[in-house]
Amino acid sequence: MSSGTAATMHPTSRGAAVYSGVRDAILRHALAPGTKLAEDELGGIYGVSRTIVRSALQGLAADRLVILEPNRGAFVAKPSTREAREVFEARALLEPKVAALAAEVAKPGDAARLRAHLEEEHAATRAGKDGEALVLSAKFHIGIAELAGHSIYTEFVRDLCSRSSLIIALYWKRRDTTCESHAHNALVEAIAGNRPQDAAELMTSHLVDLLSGLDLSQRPPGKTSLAEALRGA
Amino acid sequence: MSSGTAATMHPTSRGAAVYSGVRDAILRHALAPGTKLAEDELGGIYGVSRTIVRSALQGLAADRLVILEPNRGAFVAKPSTREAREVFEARALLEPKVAALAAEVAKPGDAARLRAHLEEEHAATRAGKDGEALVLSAKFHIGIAELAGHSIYTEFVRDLCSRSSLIIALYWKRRDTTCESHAHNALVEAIAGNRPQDAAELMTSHLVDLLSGLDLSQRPPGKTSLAEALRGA
DNA sequence: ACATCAATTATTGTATACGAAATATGCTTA
DNA sequence: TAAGCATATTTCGTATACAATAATTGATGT
Repeated sequence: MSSGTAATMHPTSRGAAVYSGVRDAILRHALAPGTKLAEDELGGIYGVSRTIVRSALQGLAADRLVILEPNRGAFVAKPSTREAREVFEARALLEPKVAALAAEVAKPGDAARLRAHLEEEHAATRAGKDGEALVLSAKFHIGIAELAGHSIYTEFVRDLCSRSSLIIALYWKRRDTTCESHAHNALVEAIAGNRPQDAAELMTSHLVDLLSGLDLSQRPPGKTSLAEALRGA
Repeated sequence: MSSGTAATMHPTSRGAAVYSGVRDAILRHALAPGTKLAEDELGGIYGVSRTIVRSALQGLAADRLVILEPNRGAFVAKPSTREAREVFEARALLEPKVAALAAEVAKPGDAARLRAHLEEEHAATRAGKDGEALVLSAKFHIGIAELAGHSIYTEFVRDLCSRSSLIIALYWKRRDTTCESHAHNALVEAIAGNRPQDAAELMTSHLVDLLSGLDLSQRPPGKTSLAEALRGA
């Protein structure tokens, strides 16, 4: 169920497995930004050849989740503070529009699906599984775009949400993810009630809230290698 | 100078060559939508192995310029009329914003660069080289995004312009590309004059003009194979 | 003891070879 | 003659092997 942008991948069942496996691991913050993704290692884990791994890594690079350094290998991407700002600026432009579109076309069945999704999200949050809740939160935003029925916007939102996951991994400062759930609740209501204007405004303020939870002071994401890793994981 | 989104590719000099080679050919309409891109054939042309070709094709698939059909091969993408509409809707949302940003930050040197680019474009148009002019037109839009200094918007605009090239190849009905040049002229003036509002409005109307030049009546891009190819190009 | 340099090791870049799937071709049969 | 089927060929999917580049380690000299 965690199929990414399958169209970007070379179509192979096993390749898709490693692609979405690594992708989900990054999105749930099981793989930290900067982590090296060695081809042989991944091949051993998934029981496939390096050929497949390279294909998957290239797909992940297209999603900007990993960067490919020539003759050095693949690493989980580390978005800069500048890129972080740009991502949220783009989201602020796109997602209110998308939410309004979704509110225009939403039918009762759609609303039910969104509510069900939201319940999953709440459950994960209550269970304390933070990474899982984050993944579901992203899926919520993507689900709204799918509901809007606009494939291009959906691609863009998916892309931006993936990057946002990395950004949150790097720059999140707050501890409370509760406000998030409330904002999502209100959004669902506006969409289910076919109130585009409200949906757009709620999405805007939700994104502002998210951005305000980040610490984007000019700490460059420089070499985090050992010093930080050793004094507590 | 025709470097695409290099970050999505596996980093290899020869791989980049076939990537941008095929990319440029598609963008200048030398390769029609639906054309089969056989791996061995491309490998022979560029003197590289199928491994490299596959990597390049995957990169092009990530750009949505080609589609990869399992066990069938790679083909130049054929955007549907629905996708065409969505692409231009997304451009209508993004590019006016981008143009305004560019107008805010434009310095004299930037304006000069844009004007020089425009002159190239005019020259290509006058020389009757249609494909070349189209490529330059896309580069103009991308150049504005780069001027705006927003890497995410730039990526999106690049993506949308690439797809637009395919869309124009499939659905263009008009013959006059002159209005295009005039619109670009006016845009440069607004950007050079640091008038964001005007730049945004000019971009909007330019995109409306472009869209109106398309014939998006429900002709599905179905099998164009032989019947159409034989009674004229 | 520190810095510089050389050899080793490990990992990526590329090509080739083999197996599998799909398409095309030619034959058989009604 | 036309439709259906079996065979042959082409092309893709994957693994493996070799070559090239970069990182690491140990040695050497100041």
